[in-house]
This record gives sequence, C-alpha cells and structure tokens, in this order.
Amino acid sequence: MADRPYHHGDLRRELLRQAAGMIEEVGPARVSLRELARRAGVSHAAPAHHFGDKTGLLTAIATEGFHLLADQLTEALKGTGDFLEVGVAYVEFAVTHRAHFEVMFRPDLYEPDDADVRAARQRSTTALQSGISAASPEATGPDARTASLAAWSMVHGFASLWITGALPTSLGSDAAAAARQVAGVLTLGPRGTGRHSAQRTDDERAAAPR
Amino acid sequence: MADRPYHHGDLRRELLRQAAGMIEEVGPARVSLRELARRAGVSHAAPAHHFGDKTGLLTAIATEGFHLLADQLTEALKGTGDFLEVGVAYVEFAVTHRAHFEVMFRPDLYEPDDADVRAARQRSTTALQSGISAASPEATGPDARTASLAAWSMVHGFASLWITGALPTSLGSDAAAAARQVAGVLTLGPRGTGRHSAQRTDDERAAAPR
DNA sequence: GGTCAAATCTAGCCATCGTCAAGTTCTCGG
DNA sequence: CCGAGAACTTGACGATGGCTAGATTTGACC
Repeated sequence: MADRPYHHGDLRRELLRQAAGMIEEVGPARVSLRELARRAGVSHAAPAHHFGDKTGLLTAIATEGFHLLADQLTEALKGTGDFLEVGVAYVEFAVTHRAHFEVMFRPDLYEPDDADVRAARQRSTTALQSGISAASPEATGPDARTASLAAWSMVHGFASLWITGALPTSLGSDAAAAARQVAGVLTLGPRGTGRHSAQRTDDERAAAPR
Repeated sequence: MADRPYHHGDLRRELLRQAAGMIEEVGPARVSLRELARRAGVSHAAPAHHFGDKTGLLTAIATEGFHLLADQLTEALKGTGDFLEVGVAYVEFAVTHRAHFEVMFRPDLYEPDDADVRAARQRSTTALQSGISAASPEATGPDARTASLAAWSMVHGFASLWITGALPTSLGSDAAAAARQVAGVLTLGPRGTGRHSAQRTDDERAAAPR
C-alpha cells in the first residue's frame, strides 16, 4: 500500500472531490468516511483527521458549495446584467454541482451555524439578491422582497425538480436552456424586465448558447 | 412486553404514522426499521414483515404522500377555481406533511417504478396541471406547458426553501399566507389571471384566512 | 543535522443495523 | 371446532460504520 507517498500533498482537497462524486452516486446521507477513505486510497482514519466527523465533512462541502454558487452568480450578473441569466446560473450550478447543492439545502446533515458556512451562505444570498434587484431597480421595500423570493423560489424549484428527475423528459437534456425558457415566464417589477411568456419557445432553445 | 395484544390491529398504518414522525426528526435517510419498531412498541422484525425492507417502507410513504397531495390539490381547485389557491395548497401540503414531501422527491430512496407509486404520482401531477390550465384556459401548446412548469417550479421551490428554513424569518410562521403573497407575483397566461405583484403585502397577510 | 508538529497509518472497541430462521399467537373460513 | 395461514416475536449472525489511541512518517524550520 506504499504506492502513494505518505503525504498526499493535498489530501483534504482530494477528499472533498471524492466525497462530491460519492454523494452524486449514493446521496449525501449514505456517505461513509471509511468508504471515502477507500476511494481516496488512504487509511480509514485519515478523513476524520481533516474533518473531525461526517458532519464536519458535509459542513465543508456546504461551505465550498456556497462559495462556488456565489462566484457563479456574481459572474453571471457581471456578464449580462440580466436577472434571467443569474437565474439560469443558479440552475446551472445546481446541475453541475449536484452534490454540493443537495448538501447545502439539507441543514440537518451539517452544522448550519458554523462560522465559515454562514459567511459563505451570506455571500451567495447577497449575490442572488443583487441580481434580482438589478432586474427591477424601481421596486423597493416589501414589493421588491416579494419579487425576490418569487424569483428565488422559481429557480430553486426548477433546479430541484430537474435534479430529482421529476420534470418531463420532453424538456431535453440541457438544463440551462430549459431554465431560461421557464424562468422567462416570470415578469419582475411593475413593468417586467424579464421577457414575456413564451412566444419563442422552441427556437429559443435551439438558439441558446452552449 | 405483553401489555399490547399480540395483534396490533392495524400495525401497518401505525408504522407509517411513526415513520413519518421519525422522518421529520432525523430525515428520510436516517430512518431505521429497528428504531421504527421501537417507537411503535413492537419487535424489531415486525416492520420488515410489512414492508420488506427500508426501500419498501419509503415507497409506501411516497405512495401515501402522492395520494394525499392529489386529494389536497383537487379539493383546493374545486373550492376556488383559482390557480393561486392550488399553489398555496401545494405549499400547505409540503409543510403539513413534511416527511412525505421529502421522500416523494427523493426517488433514490425508494422504488420510483413501483406500480402503486406511479399511479399515485400520476394522480397528483394531473391534479396540479388541471389547476394551472384552469387559470389560463386560453393558453395551449408549448406556451401552456412552459407556464405550467414555471408555476410548479415556483411553488415547489418555495415549499422546499420554507421547509429547510432557508427563507428569511421575517416571513413569519404562516407558510400558506407567505406562499399566497409570493405566488401572486407570477402572472400566468397572456393576460395573467393571477393577482398582480404586491400592492397588498402586509395587509394581505393579516387578512389571509387561517 | 536535529527537532517538532502536522499528516497519516494500524489496530481495535462498541454501537447499530439488516436479515434470516424458527417459534408463538391470533383470526377466520369451512 | 379445527386447521391453515397471517401476524408478530425471539434470538442470533455478519457487516458496517464512527470513533479513539498510539505508533510512524514526513516536511519545515532553526
């Protein structure tokens, strides 16, 4: 078993990588530190050294996830300034980082009051909210808050349903395109800046980037 | 241990009840047949007799959940004919039957191709869809489908976020009222029949039934 | 070149769980 | 009233997993 050098170099990162893959396969609850160690090719006690216990591992994953989400959202906002694209980025994140996404919104599995995870979560919520307020700058106060929650609910719901496979297969396999189409139904603000309903249903998906 | 009679009467129903409570406490993945038996006051092998294994138990819960959801949706549709209330009913179901809801949308935990659960799921999806098409009867074809998915995504997302405690506490504790407010942002169809945005934010919540 | 702390391993304890096999008690149709 | 089968129990086995303790290696720094 001395193929690998004693010091892995960056075992922590490798463990997080393997854990993500494992979660995608068997779900966040069925991860075991021993199996994780097996996959990483280290002893069964090594993970505990880095994360303490299973809760610690999932807390680390959630933290990483919130940071990744925040990055992706702010980048989408910078690029287009359009809320729609921020929503699409949300869905895209959920699909490409399914493991993280699943953990992030299951606070019973990790330590939601951990300082790091709190900060990371804060980052992503402000990113999302600024994306929404950019879409309807006129709206303020409770009106804006409600619109914000509606938009968040929609993209979050779409992402969840997509991941669990609950959506009809007729939507195709491109989650981002489908999300763009569905989220376009939502018109934000007194005069919606989002696109109206769906004149352009199928050609839009065909013309969608990627 | 001979307090209870040998035959429980309707142990299967009782086990489902206890399982729901257990899931609400520890999550669907951490349920154990033994602990379930303990709570029901029966021997540790009794649950296996009824459900075979854990997958069987969760399949039964999912089936029950889809039936309950279908009932609740059709009743809401009958009562008001308004889509908004169907959406609110969706959220209300998720909150009052959190355990069922959590299982239903985690198909990796049960047997999603089971005949019973398929039929039950079919019931609830048609109920939801007929509620949405009732809101915008003019829309047909892909337009209607997109609107339907948007509405579903929104109420599903709101319910999920509410359940996981991700939503701001300022929303209060009445999920149905909050859902009614948020879902009102979504205007369906070419001329939305849903209420517009949120003029009435706080007074609506105060005046909301229940 | 020696020392020290962090990183990793080996070994083992204990709890829990799923499942099987075989026994016991109830119910109900004939 | 009786026999068959369903409903439940008891007991035990093997697997898995979390966690701890103590040894061992390694890189870094003086």
